[in-house]
Amino acid sequence: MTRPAPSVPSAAPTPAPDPAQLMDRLAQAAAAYYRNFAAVAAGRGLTLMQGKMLSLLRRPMPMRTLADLLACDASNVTGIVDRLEARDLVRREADPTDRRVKLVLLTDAGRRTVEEIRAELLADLSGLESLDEPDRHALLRLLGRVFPADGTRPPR
Amino acid sequence: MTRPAPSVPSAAPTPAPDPAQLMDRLAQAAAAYYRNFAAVAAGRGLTLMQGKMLSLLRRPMPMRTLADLLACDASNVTGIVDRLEARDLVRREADPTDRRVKLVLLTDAGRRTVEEIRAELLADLSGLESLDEPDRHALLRLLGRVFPADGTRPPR
DNA sequence: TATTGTTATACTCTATAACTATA
DNA sequence: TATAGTTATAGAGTATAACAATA
Repeated sequence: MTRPAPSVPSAAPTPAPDPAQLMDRLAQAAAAYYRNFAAVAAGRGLTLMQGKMLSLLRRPMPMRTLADLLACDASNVTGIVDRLEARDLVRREADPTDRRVKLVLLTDAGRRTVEEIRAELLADLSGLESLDEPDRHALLRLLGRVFPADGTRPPR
Repeated sequence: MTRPAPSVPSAAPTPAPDPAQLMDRLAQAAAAYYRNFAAVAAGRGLTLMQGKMLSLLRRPMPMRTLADLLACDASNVTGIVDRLEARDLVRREADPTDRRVKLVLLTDAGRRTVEEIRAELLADLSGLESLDEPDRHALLRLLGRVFPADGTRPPR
């Protein structure tokens, strides 16, 4: 992949990316992702955390698991679920196998909201659809290298 | 860049990533980045927003600019700067060219803190250093595709 | 004894609205 | 008139500590 000599003095003459630069770009990307997410959630009167929690509830989950996934203290989950429950987006249900735990699950309205949020997010990430197959695989592979899959959850 | 055929039956037979899957992976990566960042900041008694603001201050900035970069209302910046100033990590300074604006700048202690945070973050992102040159360029390019550079700041 | 969820508390972040001092 | 920064306010997120119910 030889490149023609730039006819115009190029602003970025092959940046030679070092880890620090890459980290800055990751920070920028992560910020952009959440700015986007927060805006979409706000469009439905939801906070970032409320939107995150809804998006996590693909299946019923103990509150404790939600605390782990949201990386916050268990005591916070009570309030967040309270507010979502007051808006009829989630419900609490007893766990038959362990009477200490309460399962949180989406209501029909909650499921609809999650679908709308996901669709809107996807529309905003139009750059994703423009990637060809090799680029999609490359992105998936590189993200896996930088953020190993099990790094998502602390061991507890 | 041809790849050798896998000699072992691969556990994931080429997932054929669609945009929705990619978005989920991006969400996971962004969450991992901020969990990391928040933990490093917390190790120094700083909140996520305080750490973000410090990291933004590579040069003195008007509070208004900080509000834009942090994607929050200008009224919030007052409090965040107040708390950082109380800990002698930043200072407020008058802008000679416009007496309405106050420039926020790092103190020496603030600069040290930023350097420590960046070093610790880089150490945690060891996956970045393990990338070879082509992979680094690919990651930079793909992030640019998905999150266009000027998407960082609203036009104002 | 350990774990789950809740409550009380204090602090931080957040947007809105109203204010001042500049421009 | 418009903009930069502040203040007051109310709501939401946050960790800590203590508690009841259950394992």
